[in-house]
Amino acid sequence: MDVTPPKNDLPTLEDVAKAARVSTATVSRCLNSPDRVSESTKQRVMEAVRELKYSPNFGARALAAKRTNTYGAVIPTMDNAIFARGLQAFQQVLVDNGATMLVASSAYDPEIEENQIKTLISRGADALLLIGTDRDPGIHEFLEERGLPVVIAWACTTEATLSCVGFDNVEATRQLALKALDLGHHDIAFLSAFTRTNDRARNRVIGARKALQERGIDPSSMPVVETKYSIRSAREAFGTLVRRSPRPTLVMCGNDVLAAGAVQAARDMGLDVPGDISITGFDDIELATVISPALTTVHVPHRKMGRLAAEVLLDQVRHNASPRHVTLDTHIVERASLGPAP
Amino acid sequence: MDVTPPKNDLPTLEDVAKAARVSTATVSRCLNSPDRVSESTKQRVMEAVRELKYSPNFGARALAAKRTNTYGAVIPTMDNAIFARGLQAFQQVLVDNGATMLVASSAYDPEIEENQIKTLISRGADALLLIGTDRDPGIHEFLEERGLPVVIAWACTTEATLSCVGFDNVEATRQLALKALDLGHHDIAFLSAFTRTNDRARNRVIGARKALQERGIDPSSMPVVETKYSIRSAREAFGTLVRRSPRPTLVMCGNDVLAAGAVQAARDMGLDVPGDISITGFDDIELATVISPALTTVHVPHRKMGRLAAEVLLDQVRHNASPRHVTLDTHIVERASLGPAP
DNA sequence: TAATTTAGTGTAAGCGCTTACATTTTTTTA
DNA sequence: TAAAAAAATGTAAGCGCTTACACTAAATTA
Repeated sequence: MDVTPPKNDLPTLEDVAKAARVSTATVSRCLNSPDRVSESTKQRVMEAVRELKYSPNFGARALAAKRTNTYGAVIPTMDNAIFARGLQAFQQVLVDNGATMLVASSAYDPEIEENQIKTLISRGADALLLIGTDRDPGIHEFLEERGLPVVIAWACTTEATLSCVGFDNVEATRQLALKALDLGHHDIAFLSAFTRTNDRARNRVIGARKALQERGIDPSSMPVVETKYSIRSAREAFGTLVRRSPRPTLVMCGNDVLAAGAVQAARDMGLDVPGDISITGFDDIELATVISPALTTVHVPHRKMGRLAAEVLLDQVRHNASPRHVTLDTHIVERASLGPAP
Repeated sequence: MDVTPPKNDLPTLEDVAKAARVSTATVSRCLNSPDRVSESTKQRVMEAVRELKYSPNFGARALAAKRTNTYGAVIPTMDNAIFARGLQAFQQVLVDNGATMLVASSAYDPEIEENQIKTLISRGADALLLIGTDRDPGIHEFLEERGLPVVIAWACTTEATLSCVGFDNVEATRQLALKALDLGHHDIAFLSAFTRTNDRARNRVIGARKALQERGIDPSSMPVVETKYSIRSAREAFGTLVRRSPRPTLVMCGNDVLAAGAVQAARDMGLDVPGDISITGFDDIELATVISPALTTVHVPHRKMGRLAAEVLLDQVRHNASPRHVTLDTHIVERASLGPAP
């Protein structure tokens, strides 16, 4: 086993140099700073490059030049519309600027995340995109020591050495809860994603509690159920929440996928949404408009976040800019799933 | 501009060697074939590795060892649940086998795709995952010359030098159309993704035409509208399709996202689905179950495809296995959006 | 005990590129 | 036309790693 594949050797800089009858330095210059080479030799070299289908060896280049033009991103999973969407935008900006993106996913596991971060670094990433703030502080120190620009996305941080492009998860949920309280909901339950290693999820629960507190309701009285990121799991979890007494008049969900599951479960139980029970989401992904009733949710500018994250990083790497802390606005999108308390 | 960031130098193999008072070769062996080193030195070395937070330089390693344990994937876009899902599975298998995935997206543009392929190769990808068969044949030749294992996913190919893990887009759509014809639909319209550089989309239209032909209907009479992959665009496109006379009794959609847009548009126009008009999808993503009426669609095992693609590639790289052609089964999922013709 | 193996390490030659510096050629200026 | 400046090119020293080969020390065998 572990037989090396019969990979033909790729042509090297030297091959091109020979073919074009110049030195390797000249070929290298043709590729990296074409304006420092005369028009005639440039043509000859480019011809040879085409002829041989030459493509520079990345490892060698990185080794010699000590920069890679590569930006790493470690996300929990691609199988989640919000990250997929954000990353696509992130990559777009990078490609437009002649850079390359490297992605790795951590499956929400801090240990895997740490490994992936190291992998990306050893691959020469010039900068890193990380999701949220929940990780061993040692990692941030480590990254700072290395002088590696890092942007935290989907959350905000006050750490001065880190950039962030995010939004206030606590505040956004608080506002939504406040709106619900104004509609007369007192028995609110929360259907959350797992919070243990997920600051976004945790902060959303906190935001809801905060709103309750402000209105004189004991925040610890709010039932919270945590479940997996899937419609199916949300359906089950919704059941346990609804069976409580008094039955909640509103189930706030940590994201739209959970909310979609909740809506389906409610329908299956013969409950009218929002007549009998209200449901809210978070994120405003496509799902939110497709399900009926359409979800009242918090709109998060995922694409914009990805785009900005790339720009911030490019700025730090290319222009030595300082870390930036960008807090994007979110807003409540009122659709049909939140109504007055029955 | 273009100032180099103040990146501190990472520790090198040599630093570790010095700290552990051994040669660089020994350190290298500790990392790559630990059983060839005595227990005591191994401990000393590992201690030094930890101490210095050493992580090997990937470029240098690739350069010296001529393999990277890296698998590249070029997909149209991550912002499409089917690819996101498949890729996540693909990566999972790779990580479980100690390999790394590199992703790049092409935005459905053949030229960008070609560039991305080259980028991945120059980064030392040991193998490549590509979507579909639509590309300059020269690229396949080029990859073959290099002896680079390649797997085509989401479609099948008969090219002997390429592996594929896909399904029969023509046949799947044909079956679905046949079922609709049996339900009495004669005026069928097709809402498709852009077909110009997308064999999957094209083959789905072909499958529908084939079914019509078999039942004695002129396949060229079927109206086809192509549109962007988004609910919004599908809504508009649906309008132009429905305004035709005779009004189609069924609009087959090239994928579930388009179908979701179609269903919404129909509802907005006061048309009952499937009472007044039937709609079908393709892919069976979550959306299909969430929208009402739930979509009758073709189930495609996206995750399984990603998983298998990784396994096929690993086999070729690690065990020198021959290319494999895997055709996965799809099946029609009957839900509510397809009914008898009115 | 001497002669072989075997296990554990070290030495040093690249891998394919970039780039500081040296050299040659061309252009400009006096 | 000669000298100086500018432009184009070449030379060669690494970048951080792996690995063939050489070597030493310990374990085995006769």
